[in-house]
Amino acid sequence: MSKNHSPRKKQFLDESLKMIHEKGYKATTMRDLAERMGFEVSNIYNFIESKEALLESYLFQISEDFHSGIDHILESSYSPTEKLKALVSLNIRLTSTKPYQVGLLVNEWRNLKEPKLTRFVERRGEYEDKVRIIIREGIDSGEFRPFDMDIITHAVLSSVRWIYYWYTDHSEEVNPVELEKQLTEFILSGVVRPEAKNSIKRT
Amino acid sequence: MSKNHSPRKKQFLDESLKMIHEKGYKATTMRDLAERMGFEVSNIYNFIESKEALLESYLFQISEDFHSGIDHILESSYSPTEKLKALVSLNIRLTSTKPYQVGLLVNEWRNLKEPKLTRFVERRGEYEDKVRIIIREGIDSGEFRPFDMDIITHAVLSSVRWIYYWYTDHSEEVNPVELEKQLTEFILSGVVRPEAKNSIKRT
DNA sequence: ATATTAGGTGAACAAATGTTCATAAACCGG
DNA sequence: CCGGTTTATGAACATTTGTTCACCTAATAT
Repeated sequence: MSKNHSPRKKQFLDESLKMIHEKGYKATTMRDLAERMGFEVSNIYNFIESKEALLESYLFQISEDFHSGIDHILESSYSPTEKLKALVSLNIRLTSTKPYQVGLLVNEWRNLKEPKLTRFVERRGEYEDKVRIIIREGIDSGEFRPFDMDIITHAVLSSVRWIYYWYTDHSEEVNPVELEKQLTEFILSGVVRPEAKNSIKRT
Repeated sequence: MSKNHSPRKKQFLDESLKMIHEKGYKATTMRDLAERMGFEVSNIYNFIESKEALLESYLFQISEDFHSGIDHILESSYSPTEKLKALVSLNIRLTSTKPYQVGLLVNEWRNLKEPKLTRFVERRGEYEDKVRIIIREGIDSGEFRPFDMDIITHAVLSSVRWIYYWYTDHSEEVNPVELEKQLTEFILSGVVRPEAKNSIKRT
């Protein structure tokens, strides 16, 4: 067994991650990866067990990051609104740290094979349930509007799902503080100005 | 050349669409499709030119549907807020009519090959620009909050991108009217109650 | 009745793909 | 200098994949 991170292995893992993000898992062949690294295909198997195992490690790593992040939020004494803010913050922090892993999390999880696929989907379900808990709290306490639980959970999750794109394909520099502020404002208060809302109601 | 839609061809196109949505384009082989239809692989080529052309037709069809939809909205005399509402409505209408196509639009466009890939990405860019116009109008008129254009455009687009999931994987019955109401409320006004917002400010 | 078209078969193909194996430099701590 | 670990090669492999071709059958329109 090779120790976890020889410099060359780390380099390979980083490049592969990027390439899989760019081309997609299925479209990225072992020969593509080898060519990118400048060596022969067979050498890959000195670093990893299989293509499948490669994807698995990326996905479950980042998945657990999100879990431990949201667990801390749930255990906090924050109000629902503050928890939701913390959730946006978590998403931006993790995405800025590991943008390509987050990209895989969004796009490539379906390439997992059984039984890992089932395990992943279950784990993702657990994460969604944790988000649901925050929203449930907010609605019950009257802090949030009385939305349909499933719809609003999906809407909130979806609102932060595109962030990885900002950090990967969008080459310009990103200001995470501003991003967090804007996204939080959108999720908490929507796009319409309160004054404008009133004037519409009056009309 | 076969005429556009013999009954068997239509049946094949429908089943293929579903299967590609379920397994992903790359993971769906011609033999998979044939087996699902209960005939041999070679027969597929009596209906379509190639696997590639199959994906292209699905994607550009639905893409143009979205374009003609948003064009009507832009040409209308609606206020920015009403245009945004109409955009949500458009998304729900198209997604409820063609849920699997919308699924492909979200997940499988990257499997297009050049030069179609470039054309698709350009076209998608044009669509995003049209959304941007609505938001720009709203901000300029003071109806919307003064958000960063790129961030808010992505956030809005992202908020409606998950709907297909509701119609494909989520087997329970969907009430499109309620979905539209809730999603519109979320995008326009966010999750937090205005009263709650005030009480937080006061505290 | 005949010619055309829609629907279908089975074999074959070249190319691409993930993986294995035996082998060999190169590097490095002792 | 030695022995182990790291990094690399190249050939070979069994499968899988998209596609083609010659050929067949049944319906349908003229």
